Amino acid sequence: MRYSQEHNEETRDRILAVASRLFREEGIAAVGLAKIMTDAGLTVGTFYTHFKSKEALVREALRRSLVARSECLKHALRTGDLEKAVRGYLSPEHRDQPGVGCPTAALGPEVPRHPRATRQAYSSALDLSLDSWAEAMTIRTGKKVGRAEAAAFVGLLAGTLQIARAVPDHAESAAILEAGARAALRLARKE
Amino acid sequence: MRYSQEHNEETRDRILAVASRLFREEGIAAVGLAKIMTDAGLTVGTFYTHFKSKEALVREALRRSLVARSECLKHALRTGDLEKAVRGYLSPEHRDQPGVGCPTAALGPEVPRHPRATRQAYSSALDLSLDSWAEAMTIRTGKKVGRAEAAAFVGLLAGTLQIARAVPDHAESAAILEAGARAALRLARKE
DNA sequence: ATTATCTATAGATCTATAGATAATGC
DNA sequence: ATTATCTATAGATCTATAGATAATGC
Repeated sequence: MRYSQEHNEETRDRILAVASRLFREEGIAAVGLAKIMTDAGLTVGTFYTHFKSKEALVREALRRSLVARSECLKHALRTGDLEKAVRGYLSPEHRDQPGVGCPTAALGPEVPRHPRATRQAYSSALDLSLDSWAEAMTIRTGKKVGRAEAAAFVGLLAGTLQIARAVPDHAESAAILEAGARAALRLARKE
Repeated sequence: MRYSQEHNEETRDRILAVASRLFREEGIAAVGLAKIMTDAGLTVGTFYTHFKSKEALVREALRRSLVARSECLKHALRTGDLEKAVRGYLSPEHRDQPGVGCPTAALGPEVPRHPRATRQAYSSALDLSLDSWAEAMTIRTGKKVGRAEAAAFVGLLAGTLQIARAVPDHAESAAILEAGARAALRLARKE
């Protein structure tokens, strides 16, 4: 059947939204197209009308979730300060909601296993967040903070969140989040 | 056929060695038993003589690779100092050899998607490294450093390595490793 | 006339099991 | 007699494609 361009864009968008959530929840390799399409209210055969391949979907879903997170971060930094953003990142809520959380924390090790185009998309979309963190850190420390330094800062946040997610003991997990926040704020402190 | 107990232990050990490398290189979900068994010089049918399920293999392989890494870390701390251990962790060699590297950097986000027994095995084997880092940090800073604080430290190392692996640009990747090492050493400094 | 969707399917792969085989531990 | 290994296969799933259908954009 024929549909309006608007309908088609909405469908594509719905597939992307479902995929970006499922990938973060279950991992890219572990999620099949059938599950994504079913969750989007379609059958698997329709997938290739909207995307060239699963890899093309991965690339777009990564980009989409990274952009969304950078908007979220910008909002947190606009309405609060760096400490608030750090506490939000290393919160029990973020730990328990990987599907709408940071793509690096959910998929970090999977990215390098994908083709260069996917890594490129990841890297350039991550830069949006890195630049926001770098700016907030520059303001806070009074010294110019660059992208690489911001990447290490995000590395601390994402790596700590991963460990807090992996550790089964509740008290330990909470202590790790707290220690991560203290470490992050120490890195963002005036020397 | 019947084999000696020694032969059987060697076979099981070979399967574990192959699996712990492949899991780190390609991800747990992406590696099939057939590939593991072929690499170990066996056919897939033999797998279930040695392990109850793929999940049992995952649990053991995680434990094995975490123990090996903690031994590696202990050696680095015995023959050098914390700075040497940090530089080794955030080195181009470690970045380019995930198959023999840190399991947290290679598999961090996958662990929480596995059953509690697997997360338990991960957590208790990770403690070996956390205790070593905590001890080295205690000595260096002169203040008692606990496991949670060490977990945030490992989070910084693992998260930064993941980003350095994901970023396709060589110079950027190298700069991220360097920034990560500086940040780690700052966290391990006397206040 | 176009085309998004559906059903159906190809061909590969996944985890797990069954049954035959043959070498050797106890 | 035991049992590690092999071959074969079950049944589910994976990505991707083919062809029919039917609603509607241009």
